Amino acid sequence: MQDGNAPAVSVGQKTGGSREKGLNRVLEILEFLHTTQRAIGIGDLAKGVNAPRSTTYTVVRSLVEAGLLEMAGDGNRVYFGKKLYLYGMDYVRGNDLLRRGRQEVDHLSRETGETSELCMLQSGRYTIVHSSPGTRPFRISSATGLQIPLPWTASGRLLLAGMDRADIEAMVSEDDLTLPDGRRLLLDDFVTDIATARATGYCVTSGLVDAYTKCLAVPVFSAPGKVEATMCLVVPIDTSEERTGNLLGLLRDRAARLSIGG
Amino acid sequence: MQDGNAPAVSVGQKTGGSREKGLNRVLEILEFLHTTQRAIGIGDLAKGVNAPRSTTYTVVRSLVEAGLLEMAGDGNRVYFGKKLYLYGMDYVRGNDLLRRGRQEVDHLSRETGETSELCMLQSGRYTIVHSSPGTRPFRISSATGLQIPLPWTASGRLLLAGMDRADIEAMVSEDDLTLPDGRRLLLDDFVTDIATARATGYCVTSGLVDAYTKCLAVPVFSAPGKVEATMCLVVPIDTSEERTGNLLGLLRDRAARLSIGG
DNA sequence: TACAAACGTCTCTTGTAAGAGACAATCGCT
DNA sequence: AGCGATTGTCTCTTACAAGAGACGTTTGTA
Repeated sequence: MQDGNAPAVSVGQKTGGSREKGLNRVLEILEFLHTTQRAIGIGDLAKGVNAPRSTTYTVVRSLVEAGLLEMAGDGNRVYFGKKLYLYGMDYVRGNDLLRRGRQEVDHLSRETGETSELCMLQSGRYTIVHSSPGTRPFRISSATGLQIPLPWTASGRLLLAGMDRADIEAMVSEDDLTLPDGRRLLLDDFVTDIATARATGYCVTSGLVDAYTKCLAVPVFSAPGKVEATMCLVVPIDTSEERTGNLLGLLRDRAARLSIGG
Repeated sequence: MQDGNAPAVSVGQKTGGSREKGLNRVLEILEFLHTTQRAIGIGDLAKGVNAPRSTTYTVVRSLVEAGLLEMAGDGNRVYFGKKLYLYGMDYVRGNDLLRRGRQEVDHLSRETGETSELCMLQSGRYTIVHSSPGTRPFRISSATGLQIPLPWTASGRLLLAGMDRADIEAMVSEDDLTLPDGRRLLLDDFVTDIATARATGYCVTSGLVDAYTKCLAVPVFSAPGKVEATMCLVVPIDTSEERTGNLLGLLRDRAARLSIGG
């Protein structure tokens, strides 16, 4: 990611690869495992996070001892451990909205047969927090936990509702405005979309992330005016106006049920 | 000054005074939040993990930025964050046994009306990985993720099946042999219990953790002979012989379905 | 059976992060 | 308003962890 270490201090040009804090190594490792989605050898892990092997071994050992990571079956690969699962469950327990949102999403996809998702802002990025597959043959939804540029999604437009232009600009990088197929979005258009979405209380995007789907999203409020999450349906791009309208209606009902006020 | 008593601290077996590694601070913080089960102010957190305030602020900031922790509603308390939830889901996804075990447990408690649990070893300690409440009025089961001394439980006897005396001794501290009500267990008896449990393929304990319940447990194998988890039912201590037998039968069926071989 | 590559452990050095503590700003009492 | 306790931020020092790298061992493949 961007981030950097402060170029800061004068004197002596620092070549790139200086020492990294152990804590950051941990964060990088977790994030890396999250993207690979599978157990990985420690050597490869070291390469993957660009850390020295010796350091990686030490850090991994600590994490395994603590139960945040586990050695996978064969013996020399690591992946997430039980502790992370337990902490994750704690999070769910402490978070009504997530708990109920998961249920609504599951229910919704069973009811409509379409892929349904619960989305939230996660350190400034759009994140699919829970998704339920739907019954259509090929639809592959992006993996849970995947982070996607805000401007690519309908939910993104809702999640930023209520922010002013400066805030929005701060949350969107240049790259985010380039769609997967290479098209460019204009920041101005994005800002307008957000305002519209806010006013109408929903957002529909067609063929943004890929050419075959349409995304219907509605906001979930944690307090009047504060958008905490969105629920969305991913449907074929050629879904009829009528069905789209019906689905949107359903979605709004569900979201209203989740919202605390607003 | 405060102090004067329980150093409290925790998990990292650490002598008092000196500097602590940032990584360990993180582990302590997570563990502490897991035991409190609620958002907590940073100052209190610092006290709780026995860390300097300045350090705690820095560490917490990192973790919040990374999304492992979140500032809770009011603004100056922290608790687990979405990232931990996502990592936890990754763990579940990569772990067939857990995923299916959760379902079986849910099903079992619905079917029998009794509290049902899935248990595993977690860094050498007995851990309730998932539990489903049952329909009885008062039964309060211990919280998920709670770590309990192995000798206090039926599952503990099964989880250690196949270990020799030395291994067992290493996993059990002196304190573990003292029951909540003050009674002492003998290590020898415990070892015998384990052998018996292994031979019969189940274990029943009565009034061990508390005076009102009986615990029926059976092993789940990840490979022939290797006990990876246990499923158990927590029932009133006065449950009839007959019903107990029936429940045990059910339990064994379920567990067999989960096991990979054995 | 030999050779190269990856694994896991150790040692030693030095850059740096953990911690002590000072500070201003709030909060919460009475 | 007055006082003590708490909060969040900052600075500076030095104890110590991150990293380079060497070593012996275990792959696997030619």
